[in-house]
Amino acid sequence: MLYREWEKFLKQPTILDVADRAGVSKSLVSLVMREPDRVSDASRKAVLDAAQELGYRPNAVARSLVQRRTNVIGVILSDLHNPFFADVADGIEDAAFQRGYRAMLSSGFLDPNRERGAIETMLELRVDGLIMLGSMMKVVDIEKVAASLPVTLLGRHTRSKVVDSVGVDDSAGAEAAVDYLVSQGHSKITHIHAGSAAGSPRRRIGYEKAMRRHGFGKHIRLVKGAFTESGGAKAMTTILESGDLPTAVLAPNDFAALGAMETIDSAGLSIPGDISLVGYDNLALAALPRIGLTTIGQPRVDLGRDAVHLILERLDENRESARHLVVPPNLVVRATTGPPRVHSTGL
Amino acid sequence: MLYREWEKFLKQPTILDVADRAGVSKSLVSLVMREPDRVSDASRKAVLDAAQELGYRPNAVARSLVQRRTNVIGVILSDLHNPFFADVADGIEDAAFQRGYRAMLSSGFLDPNRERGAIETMLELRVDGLIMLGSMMKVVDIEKVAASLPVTLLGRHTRSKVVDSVGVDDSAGAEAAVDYLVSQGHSKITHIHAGSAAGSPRRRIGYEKAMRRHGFGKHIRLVKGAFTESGGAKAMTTILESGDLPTAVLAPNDFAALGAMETIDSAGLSIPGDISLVGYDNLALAALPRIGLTTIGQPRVDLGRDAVHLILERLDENRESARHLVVPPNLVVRATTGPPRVHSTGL
DNA sequence: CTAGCCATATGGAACGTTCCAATTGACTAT
DNA sequence: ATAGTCAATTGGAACGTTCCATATGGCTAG
Repeated sequence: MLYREWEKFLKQPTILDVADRAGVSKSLVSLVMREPDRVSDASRKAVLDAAQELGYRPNAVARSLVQRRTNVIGVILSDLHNPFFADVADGIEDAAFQRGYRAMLSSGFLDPNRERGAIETMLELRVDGLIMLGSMMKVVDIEKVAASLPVTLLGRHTRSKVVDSVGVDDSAGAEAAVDYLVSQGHSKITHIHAGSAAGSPRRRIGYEKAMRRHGFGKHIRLVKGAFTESGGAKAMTTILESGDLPTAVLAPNDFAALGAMETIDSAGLSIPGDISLVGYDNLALAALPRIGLTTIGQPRVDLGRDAVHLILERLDENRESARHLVVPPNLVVRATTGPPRVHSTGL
Repeated sequence: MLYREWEKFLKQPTILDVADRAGVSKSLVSLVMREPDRVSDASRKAVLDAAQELGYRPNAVARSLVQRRTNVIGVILSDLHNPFFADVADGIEDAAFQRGYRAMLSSGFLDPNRERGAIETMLELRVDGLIMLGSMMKVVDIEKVAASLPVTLLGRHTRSKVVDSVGVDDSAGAEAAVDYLVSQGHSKITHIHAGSAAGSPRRRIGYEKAMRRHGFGKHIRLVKGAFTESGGAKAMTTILESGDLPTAVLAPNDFAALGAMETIDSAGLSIPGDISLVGYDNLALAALPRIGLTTIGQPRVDLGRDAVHLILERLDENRESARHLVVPPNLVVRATTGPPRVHSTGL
C-alpha cells in the first residue's frame, strides 16, 4: 500500500493496476470505462470491483492526449464581477455539462492584454472551444484565434465569417422601453447614451425608431453619458441644468440609471413622480429594495446555452459557416416608472 | 500546407515539426521552450524562428502527462453570483498566475451534489490543488479528497488535520462593529443572527463579547434571522413588534441588513435617526446610492492570495501539516449609522 | 468433422511532451 | 599526442490512456 511512502500523495492507480487486479487486459478496463455494455457481465463486474477497491479515477489528461480532444470548453469572462456574466456563465456550465463537456472559466480582468494571456493559456490547454463573454479584444484578433478552434462571441455583435456570436437585440429592448413609457402617457422621453461603447449605438437606434413610430420625433433628445454610475449621474446633471425637464429618461444601462437616480434624488425631485427612469440589463441590484428599477432584462441563461450549442455544432456536427444569433430582451417593470404628472401629459 | 484538408482545423504543429524545420532534435526544442539560456544562441534563434513560422504552441496536455503535474489549481465556487467569491477568485487567479499556475474555476451551484461532481471532474483533470470557496459539503468528505491533493477551504473554519483553511476573524468583525456603535453613543444594540449557518455563531460570539466588555451585558439581545434578505426582514419585524426598540441593529450579513432596512423604511422609521444599522461582508451593493450600508469588510483579494500560497506550500515546499489562517476584517462606515437620538443616549 | 460466424478480449502503436543517460566535439592542461 | 573537462546536443524511454487490427473460443450449419 505505502510502497512509495516518500511521495507526499500516493501515486494514483492507473488502468494497468486495475487490469492486474481484475485479471484482464488494460484494453478491457478501458472499454468498461467507456462502453460497459460491450463487455461480458463477469468481466464488467471484475473490473468495476477492482477499480472501486483501488480508488481508480480515469486520467483525463492521458485521455485527452490520445483523443486530441479535452471535452473542455474555455470561457473567458471579461469581468468576473459583472453579475450579468455570472448568470450567463451558469447557463454555459449547465449546457456544457449536459452535453458531456466541462466549462473552464477564466477572467480577462477587463484588460485586453490579460485577456490575450488567458486565451493563450486556454489554447495551450487545448480546450475544444472558446466562449468569450464581453471581450475587450479587437474582432480581428479574435478571428485569428478562431483558426485553431471554434469561438463564440457573446454579448457583442459581429458580422464575422469565422467566429459565431450570440447577442441580445438591443434595439428591440430600447423600443420596448419607449413603447411602455408611451403607454403610460409619456412623450418627452430623453435618452442618455454611452457613445459608441458596446451595445449603446443599437439601443439608441431603437429609442429613436420607437419615438418616431409614435410620432414623437420632435421630442427625441440624446445626452451623452457612459455605462457607469458616474456617467449616468453627469448626464442627468446636464439634463437638470438645461431647465427643460423630460418626463422620462431611458438610461443606457442599470449602472448609469443608478447614477441618474442619485442625481434626481439629490435635486429633490421624485421618481417616478417628476421623472420616470428606465435602466437596461436587469442586474440583481435593480431589484433591490429602495432601488426597484424598471429595466430591460436579458435571457441570460439562454444566452449561455445558445453559446454552447454554437460551439458544439462546429465540434460535433461539422458546421463550417458562421452563425449569428440574436435573442429578444424583455421589459421588467418596477417602481421607477409611472404615468407623468397630469399637467405634462401633453395632447 | 493543407495536407490534411479534410480536417476542420489544421493539425497543430508539434515539437517534432519545429525540430525538423529548425534542423535540431526534439529534445533541443523542448529545452528552448523551458530553459532558453541553456542553449547556444544559434540553436535558440533557429528554434524560436521555426516555432514562430509554424505557429507552434506547446501542448500542455502532453506536458502534464509526463510531468504528472498540470500547473492548474482548481477552484470550486459554491456560488458564482456571490460577489464576495468573485473578488476572492480574482485574488486567486492573480496569485496563481504570478507563481506560474493557472486557476480553473467551476461553480458548485449551491448544491453539495453538483459540488461533488465538480470536484470529481477536477480530480480527473488532475489539477494540482483545490480551493473550495464557501463549500456546502461536509468536512469529512472534503478530507477524503485531500488524500489525493492539497485542499484549502476558504471562508469556512475547520480544525482539520489534513485540509488547510483561510478565513476571516468573524468574531473580531462583530466586535469592531459593536465598538464603533458604542463610540457613537449606542448601548441598546441588538444582533440579528443566522443560527448555526456558516460564520454566524462566531459573529454572535464577537457581539456578546464586545457588549460585555463595554458593560452592556444587560442589553444583549439576540433575534433569530438568516443570511437572506427575507430573513433579515422577518427578524426586524419581530424587533419592531416587540415595542422595545434598540438604537442600533447588527445584522448577520449585508443581505439580511438590506431586508431589515426595508422593514424599517416601511415602518416609517428613519435610518440612522431612529435605528442605526450595520451589515457584514461589504458587498458592492452596500456602497450603492440610497443604500450606503455601514458594514464589515473582508480583505478578499488577500484571502485569495493566501489560499493559493497554502496550496503552493504543500506543492512546492513539502509542507505536511495543516495550517489555518485567520485574517482580520475591517469596518466600513457609511450612511446607515450615526449617534442615537439624544433622549436615548443613556447615562 | 469442418467451416464460418459472432461475441469477447487482447497486444501494440500512437498521442506530444519531458527527462535522463549518453554522445559529440572543441578546448585545455600535461 | 593524450587525457580530461565542459558545454551543447541527442535518442529513447517514459507518462496513462484510446484505438485498431487481430486472436480466441464456443456455437451453428452443412
